[in-house]
Amino acid sequence: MGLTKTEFFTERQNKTAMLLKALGHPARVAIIEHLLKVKSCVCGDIVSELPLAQPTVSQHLKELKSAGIIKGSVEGTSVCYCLDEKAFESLSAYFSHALTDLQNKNSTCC
Amino acid sequence: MGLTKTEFFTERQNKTAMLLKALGHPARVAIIEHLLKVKSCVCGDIVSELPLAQPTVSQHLKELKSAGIIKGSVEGTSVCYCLDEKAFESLSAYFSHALTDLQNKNSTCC
DNA sequence: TCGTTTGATTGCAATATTACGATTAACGAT
DNA sequence: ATCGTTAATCGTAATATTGCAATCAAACGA
Repeated sequence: MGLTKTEFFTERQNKTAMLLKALGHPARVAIIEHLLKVKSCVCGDIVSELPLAQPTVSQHLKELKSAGIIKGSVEGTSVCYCLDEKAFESLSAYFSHALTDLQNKNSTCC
Repeated sequence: MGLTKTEFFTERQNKTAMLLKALGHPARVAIIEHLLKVKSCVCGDIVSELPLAQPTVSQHLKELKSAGIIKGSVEGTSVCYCLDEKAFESLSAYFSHALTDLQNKNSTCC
């Protein structure tokens, strides 16, 4: 079918999956790592950093933006993209909690 | 094309993307949240917890396993699945570092 | 105004994912 | 051996994603 049954899962589960899915592509990982590295938020020369054509990069940026991982602001003729701290707070907390939960239950199996 | 150009990215970026992509689906988020919640590692009744058919769940479990997020061990006629701590350590560290990097650079844009 | 630059959008082909019915494989019990 | 249970696999249909050439739109400078 190819159609994810989102209606059967909780709002939170769908939201979490959306964030993670948006980051689940090497090009998009490369984009956020680049945005983390540079001081100023480099705007559109992300394209020249990546081994992909401009429309492809634009599409990846759109997905990251619609997932709430990056923000973009227009600056004259170019666009400034930078990371949205809230998304990283949320993901950091999610995995941090998961890890401590996991460590606290010292399961004997597997 | 539908063909991800993994050869142009670093090993680490590809690996990170693989982990995140594996978690980028509400059913798989639900699976790991269930495995986090239960004390014993519940084995195969994950199927009855999810609103999906058995082959579908089996396929999701396979993806989680091949990404290194869960481990499975056969117990007679049933299979015991549980979370792989290493994956969560890695992801927790990844986002924790990203967040502190992000907070330390107090960018003024966006 | 006109050209240039920047970045989004469109349209399309190739491939991947999602979901499930049907089947199969492996095991334990009778 | 046969049966029931559990879970993987096969096959297939529907849909989504990836990537890019071509094009478009907006903003700037000459």
